Parts: sequence; C-alpha cells; structure tokens
Amino acid sequence: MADPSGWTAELISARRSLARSSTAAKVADILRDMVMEGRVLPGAKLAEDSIADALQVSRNTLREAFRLLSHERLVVHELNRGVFVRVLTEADVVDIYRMRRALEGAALQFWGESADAGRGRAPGVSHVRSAVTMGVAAAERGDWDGVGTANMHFHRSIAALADSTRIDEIMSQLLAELRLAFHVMPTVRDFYEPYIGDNERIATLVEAGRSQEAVAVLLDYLNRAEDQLLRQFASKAGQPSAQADSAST
Amino acid sequence: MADPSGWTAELISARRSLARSSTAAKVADILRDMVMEGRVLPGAKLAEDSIADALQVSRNTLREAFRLLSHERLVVHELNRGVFVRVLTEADVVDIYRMRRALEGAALQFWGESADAGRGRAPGVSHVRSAVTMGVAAAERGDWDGVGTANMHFHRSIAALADSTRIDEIMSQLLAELRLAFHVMPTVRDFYEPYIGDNERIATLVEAGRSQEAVAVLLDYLNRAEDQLLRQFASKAGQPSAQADSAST
DNA sequence: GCCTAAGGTTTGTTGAACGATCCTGCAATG
DNA sequence: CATTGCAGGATCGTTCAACAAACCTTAGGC
Repeated sequence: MADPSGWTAELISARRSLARSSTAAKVADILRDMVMEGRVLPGAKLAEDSIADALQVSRNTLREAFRLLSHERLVVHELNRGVFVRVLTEADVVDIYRMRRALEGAALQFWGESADAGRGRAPGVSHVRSAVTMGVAAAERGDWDGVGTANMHFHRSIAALADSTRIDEIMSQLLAELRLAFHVMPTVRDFYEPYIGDNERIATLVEAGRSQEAVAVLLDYLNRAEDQLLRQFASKAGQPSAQADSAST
Repeated sequence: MADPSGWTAELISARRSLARSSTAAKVADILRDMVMEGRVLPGAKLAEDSIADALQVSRNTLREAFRLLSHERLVVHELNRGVFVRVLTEADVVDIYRMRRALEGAALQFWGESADAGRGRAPGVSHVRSAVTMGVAAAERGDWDGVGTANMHFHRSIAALADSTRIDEIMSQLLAELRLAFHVMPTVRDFYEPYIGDNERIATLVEAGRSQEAVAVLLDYLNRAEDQLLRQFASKAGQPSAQADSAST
C-alpha cells in the first residue's frame, strides 16, 4: 500500500477552504474590515436600511451581524438609535495600554522564565524578528501604513509568546480598537517613526534570552506610545467634531 | 431651601432601574444566568423553538440573543446545528489559567509598583480582604457554593487592582467559563478547601504592600488549582458522556 | 431663542414562509 | 454484522412584511 500521508495531507490542507459560515457572520466580517480599514470613520452611523440594501441581505440578518460585532468594541449599539462606529476616548486609550502592559509584559516575562528562552530561536521569536524586518523595510520605502501594520504584527507576536489563543484574540481586538484612533490622526508617521528602533532592541534582547531587559524596554515603549497618543487627543480637543457622519450620506 | 441631596440621592440610586435594554439583550441575560448557574449543563442544546416558546419571544429575537452570547464562550454556535452550552476542554483550562496568570499576576505586580501599594488600605485592597472574610465565613458554615463565590470575588478583586474596565470584563468572562467546569465536577469542596489559606496569605501580603511575595503566592496557587482541575478532567476521561442533554427534553 | 406639536424616519420585534441542512430510522447489500 | 443509501421529519438560516415604539427633524407660536 502506498504511503497515504501524501494525499491525505493534501486533504488536511484543503480543509480550510471547506469552512462555511453563515451570511450573518460574513456580513460581520465585511463590516469589521470596513471599520478597521477606516473606510467608515469613527462616529459614523451604520444605518440598517442602506447597508441591508447595499449588501442585499435581510434586515434581520444584518441585525444578527451587528450583534456579532457588538463585543469587539469597534461599534457601539445604542438602543433605538442604531449602531455607530466607536469614537475612541482618552479613557479608552488609557485602558487599552493598561491591558497591553499586562498582557504583553506578562507574555514576555513568562516566556523568559520558560525553557524556550534559553533557546532564543524558538518559532515565536522568529515571528518577532520578521515583524521588525518588515517594519524597517516599510520605513525605508516610506510606506507608513506598512510600518503601522508591521508594528501591529510585532506586538501580536510578542503577546503570542504566551501561546494562548485567548490572549491572541484579546490582543487582536485591542490593536483593532487602537486603529480607530489612528484613522482620525493627522499623520501616522509621527506616531511610529520614533519607535522603530525600540522594536529592534526588544527583538535583539528576546533572541538573546534577556527577557527582563526586553520587558523593561517594552513597558517603556508602551508608556511613551500611550503618552504620545494622549497628547494627540489633547491637541484635538478644541477642534470641531467632524465625526457625525452617516452611512446613508 | 431644604437640603435636596436626600431625595435627589434617591433619584440617583433609582437611575439603575430606569436602564432600558432590548428584549434581545434581556433574553441573553436570562440565558447567560441559566448557563452560569448550571441550570443548563455543558453540552446541552439551546433549541430555538422551545426557548422562544418558553420565553414568548420571536425566533428572530432569540437568534439575536444567541449572537450576543456568542463572544462570551459560554455557548458555542454551530452552523446549521444550533447553539450549545460549551463543554470545557483541558486545553480550555490550560488557556484560561495561562491568561489568569498573566492578568492577575500583572495586576498585582503593577499595583505593587504604584503609589497605592505603600498605603495598603486603598479601596481595592479592602475588597480583596472582604472576599477572604466572606470565604472563611462560608467555609465555617459548610456552604461550599458560597466558598466558590467568595473565591471568585477574591480573584476578581485581585484583577481589579489594575483599575481597568477591560481587564475586569475579561476576568469576569474567564471565571464564568471556569464555572462550566465546576458544574460537572463531583464536589466543589475538594476543589476550594485547600486554597482558603492561600487567599488569606495573599490578602495579608497585599495589605502589607509586599506585592512581589503576593504575586509568588498567587501564581503558585493558580498553578496548583490548574493542576487539580486537570487531574479532575483526567479522572473523568473514562466515564460515559452524560452531557448530550437538550433543552427540549 | 426656546418650547411644543406634528410628521417622517428608523429601530426593535413579531410571525409566517421557504429553502437548506442535519438527524434519525429503515431497508438493502456484501 | 457492518456499511451504505434513501426518505422523511425536524431544525436552522434567511427573507419578507407588518406594526409599534422611539427618535429626529421641521414648522409654528410665544
């Protein structure tokens, strides 16, 4: 009998394409992407009729999709008024960074105490490094959106050192939330440029198994990034609100 | 003019009862409570028709409620098959404790580094202590459900030292998920009794501002609790599955 | 400018209908 | 006996239409 692992291995890799999902879940995916990519800005109203018409789905299906999104903090569901893209507040930013310090800091610290740290080349560490490489390359070609994307990959790979699906999921949500702030920021370059070297330093320390130092640099970075973002909020405080947009206009 | 703070204070306290919520959200609350209290066991199917009939709501409203619940990991939504109360796996337990070590550990550590720790009687600390008191009293009267509830309050108050609504929320969800395991456990006393003294020790260390030692005791507790729970899973591995219950039977 | 009322719009819920999918039971076959 | 195939029934997912409730906008009066 010929080795079956060849063609059954192909079946295994084909499994992903069999995944079905409900229309409500698909609609939620579409809306989430539009929000995360800034094609619908914070404050915008997601009007049921126009979206249901545009996507050619029933209003009930759309409502299910809204309910699916409501836990992700990208939209806010206001009773009898509808669903809106979240406007991130300063308190949100403070809370998000508080949680990032807890999760990313703990992930890095516990990883450092584990057996893997003595072998600096574990799989998770290579993801940390490749995110740095990606960010440096994007910066060199002036692609600041790409720098931001690489930075998100970097921080997700730090958290992923914890090897926890729950932590991965929460981390994704936190970074998605932060994107809401960036969509209304004057320029992304000003935010990311100062920190490219930090990621490089952290990666090097991680590879060397010097996790306590890596934690210190990481926490320092998170503190500075939080401060910078809050300063952006403060400098916008006097400007008129340009965020009351609607999906129907 | 008489002091208005008396009757306006009553208005303020009555505000909570004015909070409106949609029927879908109310239905989700009812179902969540039933799952968390073990009135519907893990593996049970939440059949649309019978629940909609029982609650006298439309099937569409119930479906919205299911979608509201789907992020909380208490139920699992299977396409074309329905919604089921989650059966917690060993991998779930490992992941939950991994995240608890990250969150509770970080909350306690960062709190220790903050200005509050030198004043061991900050508001959050009193909640830690009162949860301990509550647990000891419950144990003395043999109320082991009460001990479990107090233990949950204890760990939530530890995480709440982080002063983060997101951390509080995640912590609540993690502890709710763990309840799923306890609903199918032979006896809760065996689980909690060994740990009452740990909570006492942690609280005393927190009050004394000795946060590093408190972190060490906490992490040790979490490791032991995880091991014990996993041993319970292993000892159940050969038993027939009594979990394929249905809400309609 | 402020307040009130009326009208229009939108949301939340309901119920019925239909198609797709799954589950169960039974029969046929090797 | 084990496996496969088929039919029927049950359930889920989606759609549609309808209606009531709540909100928003506009117009008029003071």
